Amino acid sequence: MLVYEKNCCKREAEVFKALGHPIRLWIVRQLADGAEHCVCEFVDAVGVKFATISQHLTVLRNAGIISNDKRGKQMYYRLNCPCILNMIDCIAQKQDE
Amino acid sequence: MLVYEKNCCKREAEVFKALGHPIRLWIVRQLADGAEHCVCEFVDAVGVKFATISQHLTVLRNAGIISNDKRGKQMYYRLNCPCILNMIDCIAQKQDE
DNA sequence: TCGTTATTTAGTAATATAACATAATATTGC
DNA sequence: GCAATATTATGTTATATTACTAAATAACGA
Repeated sequence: MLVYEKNCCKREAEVFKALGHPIRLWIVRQLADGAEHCVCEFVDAVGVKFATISQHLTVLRNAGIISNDKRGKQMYYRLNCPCILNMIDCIAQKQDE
Repeated sequence: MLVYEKNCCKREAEVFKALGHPIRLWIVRQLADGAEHCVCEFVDAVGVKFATISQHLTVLRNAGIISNDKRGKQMYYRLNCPCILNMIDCIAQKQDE
């Protein structure tokens, strides 16, 4: 018999939700293998407003997926745990089938 | 230099998005190891309306995560690829740290 | 066939998200 | 300190999501 506990998967769902947007998923991929990138690089590549990218980065940060680090005038972002890329690749592989 | 291709991560993001809701994530977990469950079991456990669960199941089905199979009056659901559970466990583990 | 049970579909209202413009903040170089 | 640059915060509007009610469909048993 199945039992659903209130708030049972809330925090985990938050992580998946954060990855559930094309731009955010792409950003995470760019941070593969410990690569760091600043906000302006994402803005240039994606072609949306600065504020929009910043908003997406905040979602990823709140979900605990990325961290940031200010150096000079620029804010650099990096993946917290590169293992998340295995997961994304696993999904991507299934899509190609 | 980063390059964002239009529609690049759209389909994959759809999968993450589908997992990005506590009830849906819980449902997927109940289907671990090839277990099958019918809609009414989910309804009883979660305590929301039938239509709401049905709607969530449709989201998971559209994302390609689960499949269904009608036997008698009941509709049974199962995981398409149990590998998705490794992924969920990976995220869950990080949350516990 | 008729009613009952299991489920999906359609329509609706409240809430959340996405993308934007603009204002505010922080760091650097002058 | 002041201007320029990089970024975040705030407020707004359009769109999407969630959970609901009620109606429709499908399978079964009397």
